[in-house]
Amino acid sequence: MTKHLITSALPYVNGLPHLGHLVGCLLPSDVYARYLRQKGEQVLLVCGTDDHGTSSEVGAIKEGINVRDYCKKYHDRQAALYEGFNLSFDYFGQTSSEQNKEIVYRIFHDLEKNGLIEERTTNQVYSIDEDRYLPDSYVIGTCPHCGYDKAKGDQCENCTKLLDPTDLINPRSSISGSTNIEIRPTKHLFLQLPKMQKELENWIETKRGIWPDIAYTTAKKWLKEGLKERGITRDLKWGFAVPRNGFENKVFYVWFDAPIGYIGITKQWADMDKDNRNWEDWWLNAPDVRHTEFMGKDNIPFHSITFPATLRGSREAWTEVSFLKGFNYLNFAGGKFSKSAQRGIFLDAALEEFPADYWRYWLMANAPESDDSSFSFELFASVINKDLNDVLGNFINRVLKMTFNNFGEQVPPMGDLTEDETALYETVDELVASYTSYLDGLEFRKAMAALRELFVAGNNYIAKTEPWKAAKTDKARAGTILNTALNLIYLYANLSAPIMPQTAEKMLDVLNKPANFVWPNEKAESFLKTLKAGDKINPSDPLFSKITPERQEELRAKYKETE
RNA sequence: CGCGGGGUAGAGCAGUCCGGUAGCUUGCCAGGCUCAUAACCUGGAGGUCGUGAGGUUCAAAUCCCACCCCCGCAACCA
Repeated sequence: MTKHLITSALPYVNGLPHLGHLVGCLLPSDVYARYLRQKGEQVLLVCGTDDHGTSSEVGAIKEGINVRDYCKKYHDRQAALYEGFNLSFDYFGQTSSEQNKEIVYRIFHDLEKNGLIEERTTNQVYSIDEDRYLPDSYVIGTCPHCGYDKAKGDQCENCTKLLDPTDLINPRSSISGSTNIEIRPTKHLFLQLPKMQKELENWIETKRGIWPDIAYTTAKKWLKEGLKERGITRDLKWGFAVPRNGFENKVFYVWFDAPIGYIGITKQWADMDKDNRNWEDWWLNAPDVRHTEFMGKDNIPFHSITFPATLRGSREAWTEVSFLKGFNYLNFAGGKFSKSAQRGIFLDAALEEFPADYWRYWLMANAPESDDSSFSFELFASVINKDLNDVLGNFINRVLKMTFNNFGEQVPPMGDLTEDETALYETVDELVASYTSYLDGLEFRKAMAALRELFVAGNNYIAKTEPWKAAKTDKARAGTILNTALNLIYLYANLSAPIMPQTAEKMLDVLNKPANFVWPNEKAESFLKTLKAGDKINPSDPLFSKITPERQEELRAKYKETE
């Protein structure tokens, strides 16, 4: 049986994750994992923080704590947020773990052995007072083109021209402000991607028409331009030391050890229960594993070119990505989310405003699959109010109220079926089939449209059969209708579970069922008879509440939504 | 001429690969229903599919060409 390995791009440890991160990789990976688990598939979902790099090192200095503690602190903070969103990671690890180090070294040595690592000398800005090399973007100065005085050494934010740190007028360190800097030659290791160009081209070609356009075209673009050798070491202290003579003060570049982190994190997970778990079952000589990766478009080149090249270059049978689900960006009110500009909604704030499931539903229904999309409170409110509140929430409420008023707190008996039920079964079968196949194909927007149609089908059925009238004239008929409608709620709970796990549990709770979700593999005709006459049902408050225009105004002001 | 993605009713999107009288959701208008959270159900109006009285074709949103506009990327922000 196929085993499903699912990974979400690893968020940078000291970043403040926002809705864009959630929709671009974290949430869809969870939805997909929940869906497959519910179908009875074997699933391993891993994620974690990407710990290494200059910004962690600098962040720790600013807070006056050591880098390892700093990373742990922010790792734990992020883990708590993701738990708040009910992301069901089997393990949320760290790329700075001992386990990852072991695997990074193993792969590095294989690459060395296979002649894919070469030394090069490059020139790098060195800050004498700080006793450290500075990445290009940490050198700031006046732009020679536009005169902007805070231009970064790689690109001027003001005029967007690409720069070299030596172009800058009055260059200085953005960390300390020191102008006591110079250019020093430094030796680094480079991964020889050009040697693997042909092999990667052949491999990527097999993904044509299978991966989403954004993933395939991005990979093709890099190949078309011709792969260049790529530095995999840096002049930093925080990171895995480079095991080679003459590289004592250098570490591996984060982009080398971060994707390998998927493997390292799997080993962290396995080490928690060594008797029953084995990381190699998922990663090495494991042809039965299907690996699905989720990420934003900025990550695609690294997951479609660099990382596969790293694994292939080792000449060991590592598990490669089978399906790369790339997402475009979710913007905020026409602009980009920006921590520094305090614009946009970050995950801690999001959870304070609304339950996780509101966000989960909206984000999946509006996932930026084909183009960048943008978030506004108006759009958010219209979807929540309509789909969740009016269509689904109200359906549940009206069915429950009618049942309680006419039959008490139990499922009424099912009598003879009419063509109304037959028609409903047919519609449900069709929609469940398309919902399932969209989820299989990771086409989330389309899946969500099918789910919504299922909710509408329930209201349609009620409108057509008018149980409130039957209750007065033909009580048995009313019982049959409400029995069917209650079973529809049971169906909705199961189908919604990957998207809205908490709400789905509440729905099962109302039906007095344990939180044990199933996928409807059988036809509607039999699945919609799961709840039997006499089964207890529980009163419940409405599951959702509306977001009023006043509330929308407040939120717009609070989060500085401009458009 | 750097590269890629996008431009389809007020808004958000599908359709474009494999040409065949333009579709979905929301919003708006009208009607139905009155079990329910002023909700639900039905119908209607609204688009020269970025531009070119461009090319191919019996037929173009879809294929070809030119141009305009928006967004992203450009290998050390990971």
